[in-house]
Amino acid sequence: MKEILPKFDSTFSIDCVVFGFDEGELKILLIERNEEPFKDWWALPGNIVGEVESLDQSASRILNELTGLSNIYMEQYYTFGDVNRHPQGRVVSIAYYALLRLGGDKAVKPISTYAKQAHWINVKDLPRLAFDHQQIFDKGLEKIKRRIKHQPIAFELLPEKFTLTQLQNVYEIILNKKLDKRNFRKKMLSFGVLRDLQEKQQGVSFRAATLYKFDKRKYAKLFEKEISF
Amino acid sequence: MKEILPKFDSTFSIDCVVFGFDEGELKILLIERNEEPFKDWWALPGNIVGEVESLDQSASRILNELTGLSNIYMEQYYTFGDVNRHPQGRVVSIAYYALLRLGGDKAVKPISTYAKQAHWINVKDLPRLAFDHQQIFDKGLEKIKRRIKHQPIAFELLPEKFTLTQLQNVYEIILNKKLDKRNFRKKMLSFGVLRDLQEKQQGVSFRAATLYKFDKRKYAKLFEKEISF
DNA sequence: GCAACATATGTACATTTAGCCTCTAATTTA
DNA sequence: TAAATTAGAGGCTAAATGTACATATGTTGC
Repeated sequence: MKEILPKFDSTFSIDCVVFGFDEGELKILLIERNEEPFKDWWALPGNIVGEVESLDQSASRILNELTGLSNIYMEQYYTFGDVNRHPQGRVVSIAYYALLRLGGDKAVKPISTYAKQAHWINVKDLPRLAFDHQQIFDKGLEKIKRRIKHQPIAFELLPEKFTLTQLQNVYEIILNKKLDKRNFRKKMLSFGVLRDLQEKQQGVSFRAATLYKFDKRKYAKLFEKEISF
Repeated sequence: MKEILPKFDSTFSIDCVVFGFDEGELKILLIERNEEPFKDWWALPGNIVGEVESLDQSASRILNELTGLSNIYMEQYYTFGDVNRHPQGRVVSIAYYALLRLGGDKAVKPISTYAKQAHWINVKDLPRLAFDHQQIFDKGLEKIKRRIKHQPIAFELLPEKFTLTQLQNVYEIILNKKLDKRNFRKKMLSFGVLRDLQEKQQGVSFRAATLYKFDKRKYAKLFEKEISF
């Protein structure tokens, strides 16, 4: 009867698909690797999990090191564990997606040395990716497409104050289909979780739109009903 | 610039929440542990990932060793990686749920020595579980509750030939709410993926019900439309 | 002042969902 | 053997939601 865990040489890492929404485009954050294997290749941000970190803590640290940001909305969505997915040994990767509101200065200056540079790339213009990162991306995109229909994750991609047109753009880009403005607005307002701020956009040409906020508290009360967005 | 992965002592395992549907009850398969830690405790089936196995292969092997069955429907749903979740060291557990059709001989005779015995337990009557297995179970149940609304996983819990009453029972048990027989039947038949076998149940009291089969091929054609069950 | 642009909204109809009871067919019981 | 019991099977209606569509309003720019 064994009381010591049988082990083989292995480790586990985090890989993140970081989505940002910027000027009507859905983008992800890619890094240019500064280390072997796949040196100079584009890859998803990621790193080995810390010895005394939980998975969530590692994921947060990894993104913080890369973007300087904290309190990023992220969810674990799949674990990739094929035997030969990493050239240097058995590495199991727990994949997260993160959703970021882009605005202001979008330049990302990586703090870590493992990334030479980082860029926001339109999801429709992805280069060839290192490792199995294309698969990791594909599954992450599929997951947010599915989840956006049933949970209010779109708001994580928008500033705290947003317009209904911006919200609709997020849905259209992610669902990859045109939505009717009248029906979209009617439906979103019917949920009763958008607060009309009685403010207008500033500094835009032509008619300024009304600004709204997503009322998380109101939504939480309705949570068990799992309404469909 | 390191070219060798930094590692610490760790391993990864698989834990399975195996759901079975039996006589109007949703049950899970629990094992009584035969090894420390938590010897003699009830726990979810699980084991260490094999050195040359993918995660899916490990999960299938683990269930096959326990039940003798193969081709079990299973899905990975979450990875648990808290630092101290295992008393003997850092163990990351990739959790799967499996859905089994129970019938005939339901006795489970574990082949592996790490399980003293295995039993099907009603999900409403669970004993105290080893490790963080209560959390693993809770999240698995939540996941199948959510998924059953949008994907035809209920059929994995039924025999190949089933009645609409049996199907309704599955939905009622998992969603934990009473459904109207007339509306349920109308809706399920309206999807056009249930094939009326023109056969009746045998060996039942009173009026025998019509038997149906789930037409996976027809469903696959509709897949991208993601209809709601 | 008018054209252009963007926001904002209302109406009609179709589809789905919710709520409900009675008929039919079979077995069991008196 | 007929009546009672049980389970399957189905139709109708109102409410809610979804779909399709065009015009009014408010602002800037020329």
